Amino acid sequence: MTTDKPRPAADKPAQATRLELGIAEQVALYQREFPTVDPQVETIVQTLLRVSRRMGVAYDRQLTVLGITSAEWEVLKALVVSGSPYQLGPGELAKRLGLTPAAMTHRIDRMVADGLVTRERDEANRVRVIIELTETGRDKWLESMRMAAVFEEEFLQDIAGEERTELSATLDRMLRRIEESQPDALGRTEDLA
Amino acid sequence: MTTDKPRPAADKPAQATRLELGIAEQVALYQREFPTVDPQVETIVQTLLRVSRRMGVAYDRQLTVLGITSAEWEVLKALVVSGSPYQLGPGELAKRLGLTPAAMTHRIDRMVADGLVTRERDEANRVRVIIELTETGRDKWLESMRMAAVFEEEFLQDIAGEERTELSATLDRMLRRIEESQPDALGRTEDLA
DNA sequence: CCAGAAGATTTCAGAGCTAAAGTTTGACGA
DNA sequence: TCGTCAAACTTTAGCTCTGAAATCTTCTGG
Repeated sequence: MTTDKPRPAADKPAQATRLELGIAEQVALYQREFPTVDPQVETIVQTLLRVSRRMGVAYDRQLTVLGITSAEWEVLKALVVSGSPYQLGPGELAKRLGLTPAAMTHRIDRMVADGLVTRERDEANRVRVIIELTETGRDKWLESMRMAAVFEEEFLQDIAGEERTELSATLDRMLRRIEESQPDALGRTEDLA
Repeated sequence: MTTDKPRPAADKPAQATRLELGIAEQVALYQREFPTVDPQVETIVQTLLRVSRRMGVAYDRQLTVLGITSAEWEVLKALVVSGSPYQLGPGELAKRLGLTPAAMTHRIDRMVADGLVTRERDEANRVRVIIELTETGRDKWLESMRMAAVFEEEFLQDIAGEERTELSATLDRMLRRIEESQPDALGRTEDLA
């Protein structure tokens, strides 16, 4: 059901691990070189960024286990979220993921080769193409969610019930403010979840 | 003091803006397709990830204004943080940024061309090379910090004094937990701050 | 029936990166 | 004084991912 040539799917390029300081040290260095910085703000921002980076790394690992890349996962997610019958056209997918149609075509090529989706002409309107999730593709997405649920809970294990509500509310307020000040800033880093 | 050929520094490839749902809708769709998901956890994670993505986009914009890329910014930061006299070797830089030496060489090539750093042989030990921050490079980093301070404060404007302390503490606890469960996961997304 | 629009793909080029080979320089023992 | 080896950086080759623009196919409306 998968590929003939087992394209190495998602093997990481074995790169050097980055040297990383603790948040406090980092902020202290910033203060030394840029004295007017607000240490508290800087600490919050740094911590938040670092948490999200670590989560990203964790997701990537899980995906590596599943043998897909985060680019492929994004497509699976878009199809699943579109709901049954899990079909979308390349153009629509490109729009949702923020890619050009050309990039989408290539991504789909790979995914078809991996058996994650199928590509067919729409017989009703032969200009259109239908990308449909395969059983394999859907299973991989579901499995990725199961794995994610496990470590997301793990990450939050020190944050108690009440505190979770507060954290959620605070982050939400922050996001609203950001969206307000940067209206069109819909970046395209892989959001991975 | 800058480049001869004004290499377009950091011009964005004008790509389609990604379609994005609100957090609540997103989580609702996840629940529909994966009923065992914990909505609160998912909401927290999604929000946090989205906040960090938007911040990344905001940083990138600032850098575009300054005419540098985030890759170049990372190098500037490493040099500034290393302290006066703002010198490091390519190998050391590569280690700190988590790149291979080859990638570092190329990055430095670009930055020398842009007048952000200088590259010289170490006359004391001619095997070594010294990368040194220029005035321009240091100024760009300082300016980026000034701009960042402005919008970081803006993002946090709805979070009051007391709440900031709590947020900081909560995030810190979360980060510690993550670092504990993923000891070696020092990913290398641009951390940008 | 033809012109033009819409949708997808192909072609071409560019940015970054890695791995591996190559170059220069310094260190050290015979 | 060599000769060899190691260290540090650079060069080369190749890969993946992407965007822009050209191309191809098919539908639609006059």
